[in-house]
Amino acid sequence: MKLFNSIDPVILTLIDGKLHVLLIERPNKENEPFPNYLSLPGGELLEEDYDLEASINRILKAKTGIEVNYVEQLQTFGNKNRDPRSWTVSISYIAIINHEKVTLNETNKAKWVSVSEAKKMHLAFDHNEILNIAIQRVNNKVNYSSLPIHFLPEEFTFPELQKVYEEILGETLDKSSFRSKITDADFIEVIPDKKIKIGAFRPAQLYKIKNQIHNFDSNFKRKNKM
Amino acid sequence: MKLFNSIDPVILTLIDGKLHVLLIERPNKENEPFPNYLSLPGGELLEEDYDLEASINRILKAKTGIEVNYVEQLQTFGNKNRDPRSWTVSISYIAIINHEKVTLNETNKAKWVSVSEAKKMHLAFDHNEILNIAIQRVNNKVNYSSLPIHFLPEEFTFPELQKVYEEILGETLDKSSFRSKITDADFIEVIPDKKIKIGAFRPAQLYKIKNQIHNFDSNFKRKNKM
DNA sequence: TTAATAGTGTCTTTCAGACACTATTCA
DNA sequence: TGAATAGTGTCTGAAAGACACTATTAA
Repeated sequence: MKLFNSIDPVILTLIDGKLHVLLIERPNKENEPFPNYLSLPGGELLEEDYDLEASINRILKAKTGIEVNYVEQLQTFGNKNRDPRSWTVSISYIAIINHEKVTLNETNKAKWVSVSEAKKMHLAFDHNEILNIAIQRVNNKVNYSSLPIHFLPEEFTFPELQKVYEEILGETLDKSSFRSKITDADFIEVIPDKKIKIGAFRPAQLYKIKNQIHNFDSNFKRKNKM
Repeated sequence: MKLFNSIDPVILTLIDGKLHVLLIERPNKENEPFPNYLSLPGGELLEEDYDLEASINRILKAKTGIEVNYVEQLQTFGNKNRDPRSWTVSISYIAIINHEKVTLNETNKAKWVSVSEAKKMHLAFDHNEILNIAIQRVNNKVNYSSLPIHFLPEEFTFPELQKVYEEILGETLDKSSFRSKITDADFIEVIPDKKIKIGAFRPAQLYKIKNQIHNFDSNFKRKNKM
């Protein structure tokens, strides 16, 4: 059976410390299912794409206008019913982005929606399921990986990094053990002679990414305490 | 662009303590690429499948004749070149099976090949890449999850479980801390009044799976010791 | 000086690894 | 009894958490 494959990225960013997802409004046209529903900003495979990576990068560039900080394949969905027209396959991705860098495309009515709100909405197709699985994956990864750095700008301070972890984990962390854990993991490095001040207080040292991704040997959250 | 999606399961088992993968020999026909090469035993999506899960289950049943112990989606691959005929998409899965339960299909020349040997061969399409990624995932998961139980029969002993972990990790573990870590994780349970003897020694207690999958808060292998 | 935040040092607790010990079977 | 494997108890060292301490800025 030959069929269309769509590529559906879950594009995430942090706005005011809360996770947001990029959604677009579907057109109100004949033969288009889910008119006016919000949906993930999907795209299609093109003959000229070299591979899936090229496809997702092309689509992300079209939707956000810039290179994203981080992309990872999420999961492939497919069934008879997700699109009322036919069997379809959706290859979904997670992308993390700095929303300050993006100017949203007005023509397709793209907008940032907080994840907690988006979960309550009825999105087009099976996009609620895709979003839920994406958020699960992100929550998981925050627990044991350096994924959260990708929500930050290129230069950031230790307190900023810690805040991102705390916001996604939903709990506060001790700054002393946080620092030693991150420092040992060796995925960020000092930007020499550069400090930033936030407010009127002691300025913080700036850091930048050294290694793209690091997986810790143990979790931040210790789940099996009852 | 409409195209064919193949489903390519990496079917794994443990034979004599070593990981093996199920491969089939490709036909020597005109218009069939990679004649006589070994390949993963793939299948196609059918209109009548309810969803991808139904497709992979149907294909696994056809290839192995039995229900598998464990299935998980691996990754979706796709590019211009992986099949010389056209752009194709392959949705790959990892399946874990008890090879004793399987009678291999003679007509398509299916056979178990040890993973170390299979890696040295030139498999059809991009199946070397798929296999490598599957093995990476399994190696990773052994480090922090209960995945290895699925290589064992329904009833197994603690020493057997430990051996599976050790074989895949490639290092020995202390039985005392292994026991407490597994017991705390609470994914296996005692089969009351059932002991098994292996050889002429103290018989071991039999256990069975309690919860399908468990992720530990810390790894077995402590990688960041230098 | 104080307020506010950045960053460090130290004590305690927790957990994994090392390893010695006991238990149960068969010959 | 000894050989072989199953299973437990105890000590130790490393890492995480708690928390008090110092450092640096602006007003």
